[in-house]
Amino acid sequence: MSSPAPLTLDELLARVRAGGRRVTVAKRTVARVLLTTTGHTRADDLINDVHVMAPDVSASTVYRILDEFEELGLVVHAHLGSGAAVYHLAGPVHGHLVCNVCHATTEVPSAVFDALAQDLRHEYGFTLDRHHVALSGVCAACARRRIS
Amino acid sequence: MSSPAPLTLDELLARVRAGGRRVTVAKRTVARVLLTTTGHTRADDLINDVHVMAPDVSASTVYRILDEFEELGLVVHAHLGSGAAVYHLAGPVHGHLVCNVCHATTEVPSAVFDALAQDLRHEYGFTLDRHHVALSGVCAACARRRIS
DNA sequence: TTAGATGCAAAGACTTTGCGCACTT
DNA sequence: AAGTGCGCAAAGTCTTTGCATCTAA
Repeated sequence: MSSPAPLTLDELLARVRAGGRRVTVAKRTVARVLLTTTGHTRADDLINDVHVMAPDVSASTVYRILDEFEELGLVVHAHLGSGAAVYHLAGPVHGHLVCNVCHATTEVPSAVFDALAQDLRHEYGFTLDRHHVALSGVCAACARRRIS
Repeated sequence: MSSPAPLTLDELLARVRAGGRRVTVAKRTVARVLLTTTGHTRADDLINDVHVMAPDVSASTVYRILDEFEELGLVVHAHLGSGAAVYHLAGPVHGHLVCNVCHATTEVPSAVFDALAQDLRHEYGFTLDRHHVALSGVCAACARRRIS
């Protein structure tokens, strides 16, 4: 249940080496971007950010690196409804509320799903992956806007 | 809380007319396929099934018709993790449990999410869309398989 | 030195769109 | 008759892959 401590760049790269992979300019750059990015970011945006720091890194490389980081448990991705997947550093586990109307996404602590997770385990033998909870609906702001 | 009664082909097409749209061979075929299909089906599979009955109906038309049916409230679609969206007739509201390992999807009654929905409303002002609940994790069968 | 990593370009999966003709109403 | 809906083909979005080259260790 303990949240992983926030990683530094060096720790992150150390984990890459520990996984038997090499540390390269591209990986360093992707790592830096992930560390400076708040929230959930589409690969597209990550690629743009990477290009600012290292214009020669190609999109396919970023995808490959994100896959690798995910295998190493450094990064998590989620599919928030239609459209591109979003990525973020593995950190405190949380779920996502995605607004149907404005597409804003809100993070919610994993504890909100405790009761549901127990239910699903008991009733269906289903082990909820709390990293990937993404629920759609209407956010508070849009609900207000809709009434008026 | 009442579940819509299961629609017949004629009722379905009547609703299309009621919505001010025309009834065509393509729509009739898509409707028939949806009615004979159990569970959640990717557009791809629907298109194949439609082709069996009406080889001349094009894929883009099926997509257009699914959109139209969805606007009319006849069909619901959901994004179950990565990959293509799945479609099904609007019926009893339910959520989906998607296995990370074998990709099987299990339907669960909407009531399972009642408590969660209340929490989300109260804590975050978020109105859960129960039609689109898709949770990933590990299903009972795969969990067993993993242990051994 | 040498296997893993990258860039580039092409392909792939899924879905949408433009256009002129056909079919429903 | 009027105009919605359709087939076809092309484009669009997001992501993966093949291959020759380069580079970290």
